[in-house]
Amino acid sequence: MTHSELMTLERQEQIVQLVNQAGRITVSELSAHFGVSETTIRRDLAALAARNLVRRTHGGVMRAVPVATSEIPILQRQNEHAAEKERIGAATAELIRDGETLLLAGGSTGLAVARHLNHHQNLTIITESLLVVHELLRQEHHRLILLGGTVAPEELAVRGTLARQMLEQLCVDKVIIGARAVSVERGVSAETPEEAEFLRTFLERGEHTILVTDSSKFHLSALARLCSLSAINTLVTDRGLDEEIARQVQELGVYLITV
Amino acid sequence: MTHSELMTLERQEQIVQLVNQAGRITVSELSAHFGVSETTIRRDLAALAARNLVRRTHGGVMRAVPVATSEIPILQRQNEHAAEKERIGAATAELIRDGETLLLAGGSTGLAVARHLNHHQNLTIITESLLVVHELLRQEHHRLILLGGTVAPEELAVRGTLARQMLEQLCVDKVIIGARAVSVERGVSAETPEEAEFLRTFLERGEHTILVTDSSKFHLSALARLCSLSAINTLVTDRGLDEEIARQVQELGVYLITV
DNA sequence: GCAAATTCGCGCACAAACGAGCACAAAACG
DNA sequence: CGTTTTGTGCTCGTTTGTGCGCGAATTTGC
Repeated sequence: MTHSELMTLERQEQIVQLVNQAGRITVSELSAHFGVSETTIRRDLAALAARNLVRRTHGGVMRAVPVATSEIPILQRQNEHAAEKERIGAATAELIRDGETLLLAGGSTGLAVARHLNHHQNLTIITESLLVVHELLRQEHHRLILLGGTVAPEELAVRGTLARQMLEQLCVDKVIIGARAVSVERGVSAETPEEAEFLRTFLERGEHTILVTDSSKFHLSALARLCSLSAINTLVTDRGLDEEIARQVQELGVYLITV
Repeated sequence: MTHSELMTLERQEQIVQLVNQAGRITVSELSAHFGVSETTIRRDLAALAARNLVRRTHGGVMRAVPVATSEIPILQRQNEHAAEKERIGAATAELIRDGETLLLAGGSTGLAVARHLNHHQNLTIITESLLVVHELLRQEHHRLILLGGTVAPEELAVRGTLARQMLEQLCVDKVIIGARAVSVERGVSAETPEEAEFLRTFLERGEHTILVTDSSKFHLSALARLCSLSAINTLVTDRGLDEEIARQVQELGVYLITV
């Protein structure tokens, strides 16, 4: 009605501020604070949560980044689309033949691939991920090479110049990587430029590159471009992939497997 | 204390914090703490356990430790002379100053050293042991560099040419190694020639070398000679060391610490 | 090794919160 | 001026979180 009335965007910005300040806030508190209905607040929160600016809970929202909780992101991501990732991992393992040498990047989907390698024999697996190592150590019958370098606690993986230098001395049959986002136009993306650079080094080390990613990644956008989709030989994803996108992917010369 | 009705997710995050802080906690304690029914707490714990954030037990939960199977030799060795190793670890940690760079070999005694580094600040720790990495990742406040190379399952550590190459690019303030056997005449020994060769590379990378070993190792003999005792600057061991041997060690110019 | 006491998991009930669809009003546009 | 778009609020059927009770399972104590 009058002067005190805010525009929608303005209100949403203030909500983010309030949440970051207090840590958490309820829908009813926000409704009272801004003098709008709870329905409107819910719409705001849905929009903000979609942009990862806040975390939605029943009754309200919380700060997007948990304060001191030592939750390891990759362990969280493991539980998202878990069933799809498991199927993708199994299908990818079928592409591998006994005795091959693999470069296996340790995203949550790459970890699912590792879990399905226990029926293979005599593989040599190179990875940067401590979780992949942990998984494959349990299986016991493969040769395992871990890249060295600075340990990134939130990914449980090594990063940095040392790892890249080491990588450059190695050559493999197949390279398996994951991605944070995939798009026909914008190619394959990682979360940070550093991660993209690192994975690019992966791609150079092998003949055949396999991208493993669940179909939800096709609706996301990520900051750091890694490579174009046509640089990928084989893409393994789940059946949730849009048919139109699937057609475009195949036109780029990518061998597409959906499970 | 200050919980004017929390939201579910918030309560679960706090539970994780409480568990990680205390090590374990009971359902009834949590119920009283948050002022909700035990049923609700059990539901929270089930959700957290499903995400591997805590480990469920009867009556409560424990900190989630993503370790480690029991038939691995080094984990068994950890239990032999455990008390001595713990004292040796603590005493060795006191030799380290904040901000230093360490090369820490991952024997069972080296692991005990790692456990006592959590009151130091801003260390850079280079290691070949996955167990040391695991321990120090929990402590969170150090920079951690893991050597790369072939993973030896029975030691949970990396070995091989790649690791040695990588090592040659690094320099540190202090080198900490363990041993399988120590003798005044025959020097410091490792289990295999490869291990000895590997540890010798360690010794070359730093100014000051510290040998950590419990006194029982002075009565053993091992195959592969690593170096002479006089190549060691400081030896940390337990009071079980024979006085005659102690005198001889000191005559060799080694600074001896017994705890 | 058995009995008692916890503890657990499941189903049900209830209230709060939610999302989807519809209606209305104000602004934007041609 | 009419039409479209956008933001808002309402209603209603559905989902989610919570607590309680009961039978089953697991510890604990002797």
